[in-house]
Amino acid sequence: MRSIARYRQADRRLEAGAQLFRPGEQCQEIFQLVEGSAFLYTLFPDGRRQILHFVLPGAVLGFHPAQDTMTTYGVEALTDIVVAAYRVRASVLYERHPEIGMELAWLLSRDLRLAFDHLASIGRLSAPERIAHLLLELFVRYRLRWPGHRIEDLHLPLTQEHIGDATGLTGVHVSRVLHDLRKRGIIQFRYRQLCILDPDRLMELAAVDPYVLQGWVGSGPPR
Amino acid sequence: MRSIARYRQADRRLEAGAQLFRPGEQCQEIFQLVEGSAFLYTLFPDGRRQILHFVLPGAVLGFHPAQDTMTTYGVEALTDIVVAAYRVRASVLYERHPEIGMELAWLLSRDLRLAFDHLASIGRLSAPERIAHLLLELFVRYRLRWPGHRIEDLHLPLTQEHIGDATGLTGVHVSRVLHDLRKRGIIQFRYRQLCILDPDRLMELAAVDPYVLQGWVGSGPPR
DNA sequence: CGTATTCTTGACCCGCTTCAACTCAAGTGG
DNA sequence: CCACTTGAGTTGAAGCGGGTCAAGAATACG
Repeated sequence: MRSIARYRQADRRLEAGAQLFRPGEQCQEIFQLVEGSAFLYTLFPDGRRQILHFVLPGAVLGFHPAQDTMTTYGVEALTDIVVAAYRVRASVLYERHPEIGMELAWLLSRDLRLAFDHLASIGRLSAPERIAHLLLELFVRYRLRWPGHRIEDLHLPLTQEHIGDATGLTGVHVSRVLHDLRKRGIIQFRYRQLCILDPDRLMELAAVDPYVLQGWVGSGPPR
Repeated sequence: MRSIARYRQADRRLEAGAQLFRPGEQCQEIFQLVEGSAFLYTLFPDGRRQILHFVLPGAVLGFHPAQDTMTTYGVEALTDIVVAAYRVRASVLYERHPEIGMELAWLLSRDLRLAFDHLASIGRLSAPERIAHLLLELFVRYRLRWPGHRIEDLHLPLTQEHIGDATGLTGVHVSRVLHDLRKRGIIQFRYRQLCILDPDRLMELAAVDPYVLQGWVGSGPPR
């Protein structure tokens, strides 16, 4: 994103829980997450929420070519975050900065793969399987970005409500399932601390092939 | 895609029901759908299937930068189709044909938006709502591509099994819900013929805002 | 400490699945 | 022209996974 540095404005800092933009909002900028993590979500008229995607540093947010400025989802900070903001319309990027097109395509392609995976999980797996799937995905992606001390322990800044909204379940049921998964010795998730007790059984439960896992890790675009 | 014409091979023709490629297969080419329609799907070890996305002419298939050749989903022809095939690896495109990057980003961005929409539908809507949502999406996209004679009638080459696999339901339940939707005077779907009886109530049921619908139609990349 | 979130647990209920039998249409071949 | 097949759709009965509602416990926070 070096060639478009001229459009870059002051970095923006947001506290955990704050909105970068809301669903349906006009949004004249393109963002890139620099620090912390966040999630994309949609709201339904009756207030129900679906979390679409968790984003880590490097992700591009707000690139909406077709209708240029209109967003159909919102972005909320999961931790305190820092985002770079570029005041430029997608159509201008298209016409005058084709050199970043491939980088965008690379990022979008990875997000699309994750979205398809998420979709299949929600559509066809049971509650325990979905939760296993999500936690495994997040474990792998977070661990890659922030290598920690102990191999199997990880701080995930999620409430059970988040897990429910991401998997299409209720927070109540997530609680029950997590309890059960701990009893079965597969994973433990307490107070935002995730511990993988039995990696093999977790992968089996989540119906995740090793090579799919490769895609989550996904080499970034060549520099 | 003009600048990469040198990689183009003979067009491929597939009959309805044939596989362009299967999940987990090596895939050395990048495709573009020329004629007909198809769908992306994943399979689980126990045989359950989730349809991820329906693709119409113009869609790029098999662009997998991260692991270059490995696919995590399959593509099956819904009707007889024609696809253009380019024998080139994603990494070569990245390095030597950056000029098509923006076009790819444009296409991927639209697919991602559709995937997010689909995700939210499966995660948070009831069976009737999901089916309404899917059929409305397909109606809008197909109609744009193949403007028909009567406004409210459309040939959709789907079985109820397809609808079930796309919405995360069983074929049996799709049958019941369709019966009910017809009785309520909202839509009719018999023998692959979709008829929208009450557009307003359909959009309300599917929880689709008009501007989201804009995104489905989505202007292609500027030429 | 006291208060606000988040999490836990129980009882009850309903939407969707499962299984299975049956209908219906469209081929196919004798 | 008619038996046989094959795939899609329909319908019913029974079961269960996960939702809902509500009360209470645990933890974080000021």
